[in-house]
Formats: sequence, C-alpha cells, structure tokens
Amino acid sequence: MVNEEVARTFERMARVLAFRGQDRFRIMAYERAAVSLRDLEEDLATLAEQHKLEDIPGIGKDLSGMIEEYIHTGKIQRYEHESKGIAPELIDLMSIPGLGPKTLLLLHKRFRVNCLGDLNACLDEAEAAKIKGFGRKKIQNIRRGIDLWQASQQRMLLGVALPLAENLIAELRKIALIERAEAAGSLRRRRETIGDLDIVILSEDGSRALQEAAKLPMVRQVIALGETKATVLIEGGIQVDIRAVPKQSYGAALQYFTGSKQHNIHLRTLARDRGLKINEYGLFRGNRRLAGTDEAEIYSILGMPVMPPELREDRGEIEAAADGRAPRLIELQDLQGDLHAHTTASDGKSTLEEMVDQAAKMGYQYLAITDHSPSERVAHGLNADRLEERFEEIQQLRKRRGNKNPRILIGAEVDILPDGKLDYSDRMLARLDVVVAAIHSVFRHKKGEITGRILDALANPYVHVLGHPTGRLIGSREPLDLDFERILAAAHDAGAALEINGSMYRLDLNDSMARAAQEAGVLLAISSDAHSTAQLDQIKYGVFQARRGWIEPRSVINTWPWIKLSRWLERRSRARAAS
DNA sequence: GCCGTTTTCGGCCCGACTGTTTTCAGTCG
Repeated sequence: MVNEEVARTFERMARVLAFRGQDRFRIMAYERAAVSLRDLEEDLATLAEQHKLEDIPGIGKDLSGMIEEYIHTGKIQRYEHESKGIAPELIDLMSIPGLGPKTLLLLHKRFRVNCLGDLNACLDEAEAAKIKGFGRKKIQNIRRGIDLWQASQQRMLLGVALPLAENLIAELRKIALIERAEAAGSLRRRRETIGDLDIVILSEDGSRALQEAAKLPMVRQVIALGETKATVLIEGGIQVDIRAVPKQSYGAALQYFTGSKQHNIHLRTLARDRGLKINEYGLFRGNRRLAGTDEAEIYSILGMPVMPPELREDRGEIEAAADGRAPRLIELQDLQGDLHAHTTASDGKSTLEEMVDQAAKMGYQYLAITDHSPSERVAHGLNADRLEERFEEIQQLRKRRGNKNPRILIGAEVDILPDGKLDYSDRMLARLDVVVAAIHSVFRHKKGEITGRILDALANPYVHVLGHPTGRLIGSREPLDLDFERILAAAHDAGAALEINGSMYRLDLNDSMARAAQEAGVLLAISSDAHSTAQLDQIKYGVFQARRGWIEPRSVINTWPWIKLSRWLERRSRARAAS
C-alpha cells in the first residue's frame, strides 16, 4: 500500500534529518505526517487524483508534492538526496533506546559505525578510547538498549501485556505507601500492540514508594530510580516505567502519561491559547493550579467531557468533544451475545456444553456455535454429514436446557473458496441461524481477485457476517490487499455485517477500518472467535478495538436483544433469498 | 515543514533522569 510506504519514507526522512542535526521542528513535521498517513483510511493515490492531499492534517505544499512524486515515480528525490551517503542500517539503529542521533553521529564519525555489527564492535573500543562524553555507564546503557531493541522488534500483543500489567498493578497496590496505581500509556489506550508498560502511582512519599516497588519479586532489574520515576525490567524483559505523584497531581499525571503524544500536544496547544498551561502536575493559570487531582477536571476546564483513553490519538476527538459531538462509545456490558465461537467438533478445545455454560455465566442472551466448514481440513471442518449430526446434537441440548439463556444458535464459519463460492451449499446455509463467511486460504491473490471473492460472498443471501475481513495476524501476516471501499459498499447494499474479531492475534477489523465502516453505515459484529471457554473473554479486546474506532452500540448487531437480532437474521436470509 | 477567529512569519508541549557535566547535553515520553 502506498500509504504505508510513504509513511515509512517520511519516518526515515525525519531520522535522516535528525542525524544531520537539522531543525527539530522540521523533523517533527515529518514524524507527524507519517503518523497522519498511517491513520488514513483513504488511498493516497485516490486523494492525489482529487487534489485533496493537503486536506490531510500535517500535509502541506511540500509534503503533498513529495507524495505525488512517490505515486508517479516510486521515489522521493528529496529523500534520496538527504539520505545519500547514509547506510539504511544506520538509520535503523536510531530506534535503539538510549541511542539518539547525536550519539550515533559521534560513533559514525569516530568509529565508522554503519550497522549493528559495527556498533557492537565499537563499544569496547569506545570504552577504551575514553572519548568525551562516553563513560562506562553510557556504554552499558547502549548495550542494554541494543538487547531491548532486538527483543522488542516485535511489540507485545495487547492480550499479552494487559494480564502482565494487571498482575503488577495488583502487587503495587499491596504496598502500604501506594494509595492508587493505574496503567497509563498505550496500554490504557488499548492499542493493539504495546512497547513498554507505563504505570502511575499515587503516594505522598513517592521516593520511598518507588524504592519499595523496585524491590517487588516481579522486578528483574532496576534501570533508573529517581524521586518521581523508576524504570525497571520485569519478567520477559519487559520495560516498565513507574511514575510517582502526590494526590493533587494524580489526575494530571494519568492524563499526561496516557498520551498519546499527539493528543497531548493538541490539548496543550488548546490550553495555551486560553492562557493555561498543562503539565504532569496539573492545569495552571500562571502559578495557580486549577486542576490536577482528577483527570476529568482537566478536560472539563477545557470544555469537554472526560475523554475515553481509547480515543486519545488526535484523530478529531478533541474537536468532537469540544463541539459536544463525542461518541457514546460501546462498552462490554452492551454486548448481549457472541456470534462466533468454536467447539471440539472442529478445532476448539471445549465442548459444546462447556461453551454454552460459560456463555450463561457471562450473562449472554445468545451464543452462536460456528465451527469450521470442510475445506478447513487442519481445523477438522465439518462436512455435510457431521454438520447434520450437529443439528441433532444442538436440538437435544436446546431441549434439555429449556428456556434458559443463552439461546444456542446453529451457525458455521464458512470458507470463502478461491473461486468466491462458499464451502456449503445454499440449501445447507439456509438452515443455519448464523453464517460467518471468511477467507482462510489463498491469501496471495491480487487486489482485484481477492476483493472479488469477498464481494461474491457478500452477494450470497445467506451470509450474515464477514469474518476477520482482512485476514491479518498482528505481527505475522499482512492484511489482504483489499479494495475496502467496495467491500463497504457491498456490505451496505447487502445489509451484511463486518466482524471485529476479538482474538488478540487478529483484532480484525482494526480501529480505523471499523470507524470507516460505521461512517459508511455498515453494521458490525464484535466476536470472540473463541476456541475454548476461557477465550470467550477475548471479546473484550474486540470491544477495545471498537472503542478506538469510535464505535457506538447502535452499529453493533450483538448489542441487540435476541428479539431484534432474530428478526434481522431471518429477514436477511428470507429477503435476499427471494430476490 | 506546517500553520493561522490575533499571525503568510515566527512560532512550534514540557519536564525528568542520566551521566559526566562543574552548569548541561542527550534522550525519553
């Protein structure tokens, strides 16, 4: 995708300029532009044709010119020029924590460092050479940074980070000096992947509280320990930054360290325009503190309701909140059921009955059992005969359970085959309560072909939900190269829903695509794709992602009570079959 | 390099920690 390629080039441009010691605001402009492009749903090529590139926040005359140049030539002269003579690997090294452009430049000049191998090799030499500004500690710090960098090439999945953080926070709360402890940073914003953990603690003796925290058994190594901040490594080599603040600053610190950086810059600019100042200690007019204890006060003084952390990405949330247009975000409690779950019949680990019992504990009105179709051989997909047995089995269970919630819906996760056909006959599909159609094979099709497969599936009157629409696996499989606008239009016309798959490995649709779907008036289904009873809980990650995408309950079919959902499921099957 | 209900020029968020610094630069978030 051009968007990502240009974003990456701008990001590298920022680093090249930093390396060359250029004006830091110019550098920031490139960084901001890169972030902006990554958030963009529209295709840059399309926007360029419509002469709308300069409508993108952070893109002005120069950068839009570079984007056009890239679209036409696949290159940006300016970047080629600036980066001449700088090895690409050298630029990569700038993401090593503790190694900034200045230090790298020094090492490059003094020791001809051009890649990671050079860097490792020169550290001993640098130590021996005793060059100015290079003590033993600094060398050590860079070495640690290299380890951390190599380990964190892959960021942690939210589903991995969240339980770890909850564990650590529980331990922190047991320390007597610590009155409160909460996660901040990208974890609190529920980003799909997490670099390191940020935690804010409330203590009237922060220095001692941090010392206590650094002694916790979970802590493997203490990297920095100050009056207000400690940095430690916990098990798994995960870095945790802990900030200690007194009560009057707790809300301000939480706000500040939750970010995102762009959200905070925007908010501070807004405050400054009104003669106010925000920092991690509070909101001030001159020396007078107007707020700080409570996060909500800060937003309130700026004329906004409290901002859900998931929205804080500077994607228009500040303007929306200030205009009273803040979305009423979906919450976990809004969900009335789950429309995508597996059992031991295909590749699940829990039985039908176990899954239903767990869904009952979760207070669901309905649970759809959607095992795989026969083409999914590795997942023991059900052929027509086994599906027939399934009908029988579920009927029996329904009888035994009587009127008890949840209602058990007979469904299937049906493969969309390489030719666009579905893996069950229409006659079979017509008998199912819920049909989730999804691509599981032949991902390498060209953009047009793969989009065509999905359009064919959406045109089938029995399909209710398009499962994990882009097929991505976070950090391991790229999303399908889709014409998403056409898919949105088709889903809208067919009245089908797109899934927000809650599996921590998928989160598919992602936040910005989900937002685009809602704006296009397309319905969504938030599902767990559970393969065990424990995984039914994964649906919460789907809700987090939905919240990041500004999703309101009205757009999500499984917020509906059974009576409403059942009509929708039937109407879709009948109405479309008739046409 | 972007951006503008004060501005088309002159701003651009703000503070902590570390190391090796005798007063501050580099880095980070």
